[in-house]
Amino acid sequence: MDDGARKMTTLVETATNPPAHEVIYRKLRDQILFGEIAPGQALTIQGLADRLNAGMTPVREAIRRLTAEGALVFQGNRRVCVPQLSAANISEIIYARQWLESHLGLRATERVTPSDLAHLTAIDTALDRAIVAGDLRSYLENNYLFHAKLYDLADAPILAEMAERLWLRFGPSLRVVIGRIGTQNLPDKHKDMLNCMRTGDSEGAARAMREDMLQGMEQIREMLNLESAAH
Amino acid sequence: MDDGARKMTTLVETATNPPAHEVIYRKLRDQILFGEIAPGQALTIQGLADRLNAGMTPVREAIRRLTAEGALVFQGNRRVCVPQLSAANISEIIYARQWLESHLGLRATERVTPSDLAHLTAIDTALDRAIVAGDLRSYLENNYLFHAKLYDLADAPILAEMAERLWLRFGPSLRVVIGRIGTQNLPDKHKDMLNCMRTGDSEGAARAMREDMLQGMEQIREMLNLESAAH
DNA sequence: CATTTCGGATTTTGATCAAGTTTTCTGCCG
DNA sequence: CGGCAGAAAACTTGATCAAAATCCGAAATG
Repeated sequence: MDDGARKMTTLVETATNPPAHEVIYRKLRDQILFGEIAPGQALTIQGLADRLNAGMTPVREAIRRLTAEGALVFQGNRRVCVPQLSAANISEIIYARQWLESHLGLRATERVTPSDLAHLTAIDTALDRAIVAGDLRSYLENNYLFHAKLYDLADAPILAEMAERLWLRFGPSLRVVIGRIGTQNLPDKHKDMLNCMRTGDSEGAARAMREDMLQGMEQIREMLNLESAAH
Repeated sequence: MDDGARKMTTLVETATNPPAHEVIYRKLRDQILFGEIAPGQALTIQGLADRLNAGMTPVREAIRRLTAEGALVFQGNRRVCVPQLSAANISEIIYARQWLESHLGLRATERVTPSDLAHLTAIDTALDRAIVAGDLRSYLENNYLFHAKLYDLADAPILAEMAERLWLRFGPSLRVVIGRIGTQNLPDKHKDMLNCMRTGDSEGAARAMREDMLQGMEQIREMLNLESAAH
């Protein structure tokens, strides 16, 4: 009887479906990924529990996941913080992303459907709007979404996870970089990328991904050099 | 009051210095890495808490870390298990390890000290003893230790962490493979590796690492093919 | 006399446990 | 075959205990 109501999970109140530790994890992850938590800023479990209006057990579990992912590090004493990148770290990330991005881009191009292409194009359009509007947060989000969608299309879950994890490492620094130089004159190889995908040029797509990555990472590296020079 | 009973740190087991969740994490990690928990076998939080004589809060945290690392996966219902590798997964891991192992091997060779070389040689000797003795567990442990030590020497923490995480993925399968074909006629490029490191031939060391990895991974792939053929 | 350093007390934080609540699976009965 | 009831597991909260860090004052030294 009443077939329509099989599973009324939808309506207003049942936000209880995802467990609290999962919600907290996602919230913290986003805040780290998009640079809302400054690198080096000390965080305590209880402080986060208060700030997020949550018990401290779910916060503990979220912290365990994030430290396991390298998004947070223990700070010797009783605090965690998002790590600050060193020049050596940047080189490591560039080396890894060189292989990951190009391979994932190539595989994604081999598998992309017209529907996926429309989705990617929509993300890129939103990204352009964010640039002209100078909307930093929206730029960062859509830039991430573009790459994450590509990883997903590549149908290589282990490599995709490795690539996503690296975003957690340089994401915070990306925010600082873009925050300084503004959203204007940003490199954007996404148009090349999309063109290659439309024509099935998987080699070209791989090259575009690699170049897009390199430009972004080099900007981070330059900022780091300036900072260390400023002493 | 009752000063006499100040602090009996003595009792048999409680070296309470490392927190319980850390101890449990390491124990589970080792059991997974060396294949003592069969892939696919369902695990529950309470079941583990009973089995390890621990409260369930520390077990929860250990599980969060391990799932974040890909060593465990949610199994839809409320169970976790060690994931079973697919043929596609093997190819992904091979692709990633190809550039990770060679790069780390190269960097390790550039930085190795005589003391490190002695340590590596000792590990390899223990590994040989394990082979002739047919000691499966010891073989797996020393094989892992050899590579982990190399990662450490490479002084590239992010890449090393990526490489170590991959071990958690194929480690369980490695146990199954070696368990079947025995510890005899195992490939061992470690001798080549050590020779290259002694002479400072970093390119050769990188090549040896890559070949050692490839031989091991191909054995896993073959076993997987046989199993799927057996249907 | 000012400054620093050392030791102890206070306070904050983390770790673990036990109980209550909610969700989900399973087996049974219509 | 589908829904209902019981049970088991997970999730969350609050409390308790232990350990670390901070704070403060006194004493010593320049």
